[in-house]
Amino acid sequence: MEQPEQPGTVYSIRAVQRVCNILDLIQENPHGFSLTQVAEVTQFPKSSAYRYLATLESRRYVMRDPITGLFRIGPAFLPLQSRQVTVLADRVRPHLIRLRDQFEESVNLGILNGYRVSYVEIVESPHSVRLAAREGDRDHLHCTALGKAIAATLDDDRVTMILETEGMPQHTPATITELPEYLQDLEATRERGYAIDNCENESDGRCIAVSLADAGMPAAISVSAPASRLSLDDLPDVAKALKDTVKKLVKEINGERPTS
Amino acid sequence: MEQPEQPGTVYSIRAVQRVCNILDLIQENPHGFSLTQVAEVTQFPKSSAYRYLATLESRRYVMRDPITGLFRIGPAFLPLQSRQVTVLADRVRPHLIRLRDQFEESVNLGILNGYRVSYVEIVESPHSVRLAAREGDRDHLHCTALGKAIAATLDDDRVTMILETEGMPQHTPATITELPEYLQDLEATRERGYAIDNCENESDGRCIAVSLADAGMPAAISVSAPASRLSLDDLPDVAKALKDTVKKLVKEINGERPTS
DNA sequence: CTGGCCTGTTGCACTTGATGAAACCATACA
DNA sequence: TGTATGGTTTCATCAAGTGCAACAGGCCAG
Repeated sequence: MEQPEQPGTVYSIRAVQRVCNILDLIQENPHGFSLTQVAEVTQFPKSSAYRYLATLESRRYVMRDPITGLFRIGPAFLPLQSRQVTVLADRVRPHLIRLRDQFEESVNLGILNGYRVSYVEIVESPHSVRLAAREGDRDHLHCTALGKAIAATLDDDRVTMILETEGMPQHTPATITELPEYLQDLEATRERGYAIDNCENESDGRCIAVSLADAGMPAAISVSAPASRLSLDDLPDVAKALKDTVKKLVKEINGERPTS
Repeated sequence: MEQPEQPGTVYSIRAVQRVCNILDLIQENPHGFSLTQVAEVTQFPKSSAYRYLATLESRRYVMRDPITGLFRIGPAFLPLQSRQVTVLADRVRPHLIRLRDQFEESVNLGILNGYRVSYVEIVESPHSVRLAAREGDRDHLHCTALGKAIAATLDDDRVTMILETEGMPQHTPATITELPEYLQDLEATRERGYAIDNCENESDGRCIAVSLADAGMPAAISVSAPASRLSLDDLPDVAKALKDTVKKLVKEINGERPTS
């Protein structure tokens, strides 16, 4: 497990690799983990794992639950989280506004937030009748275009785990509620390069989304509208505009580097 | 710099401390930093700093801008950020609903998001006429109760930097637009234990907020209403309910431990 | 155009901090 | 009461980390 992921990098400090392994574990276990788990997953001896956690705890990158004894993410990481979303939102906003002006429909930026999609930016359609997300909502992955676009960038095992945890409640008659059907939909999403919510989250609401995963973010942008104003025939054009936008964004965010 | 912050912790691995120093630097420098800066701030020799960064880069906890050569936060941290907000929001929501039912006004959870406040949860008043935040908005710190509540937990130097960067635009005739006056308001906020937006963000909109900083979060919860339904005389009662709620939340989030 | 300065990268000899097995401690449960 | 499991500490050993100095490359001023 302790090998560099990027070839060409000459240096690798074992202790730093070990800290990274623990950071990975922290992220994969939001509800906490035990010393034994750390030792098992990372293959460290318990004593070593114990010392690493103790040092991270002293710097508040890890917290220890006094009742259960479990370790979990500490407050020292907080500045990181709020800032990344900001940087993303700031960069994306002008593009969303431009797309909204182009299609005159609501345009959104969503980010994977635990097991759901959280709306980070919403630029609403100028129409009185519009399909707009609600503030603070964190929608399911299975019935939203943003959710599907993001899920399509995750491996099927993780998607399966998320949906088994969150469930796949029926929102409309069109909602996909069976896992195999949903995984097929994800495969189709990957092939098309965009996700479709065809009245699955809300009756008469249609939405199309493209992932921002190439920018290193579990995020996506979408256009949504009442189905009466966004027909299935319109989707390829909207998809093209979204893909072009994503391409620009990825370039801005990553610089000129091609993604790996 | 390399000393444990929490007494009683026997173990301290030097390399782990050094990684933490770099993590701190990453968070304090969202626009990137140079190798020389790392060496200066952390007091590492350049060669050591270089090797630490190279190892972190190989695990994608750090990214290297190919044009400027600057280092910045890498995508490996992304899962952390989205999840912390989720955990917070999940814990807070039932409390917000209870407060909304109690006061029949809109109740919000906001979190510091770069230099502004982002709305994480909004539970709207049942009234037809209501003061409710807009989805996706990230409001200024200077004219919102949430912003003041969070700013009051930061030191004045950081607040000054934020406001000089973001500006203090006039939203209503009541908006505070001078820094010294705002810092005085923050002092009063600290003394009261709650922040007040007295028609400063929106005319006829009043809002009161209490910080969640004791839960290790740069966040706050608030109640907002049209001024006609939330008089200044009502504020102490609402404040008490918010403070009690925060006390419960802090206990849930931190466990039985007293905050340091 | 050249020299100086600064930042980033590498080599190498040395040493210091890290290591992990095993023992110990505490708690829970049958 | 004994056993099992998870967490914590001891201690002898050594492997990884270290940092100075040199090198490489780029930029800028004279």
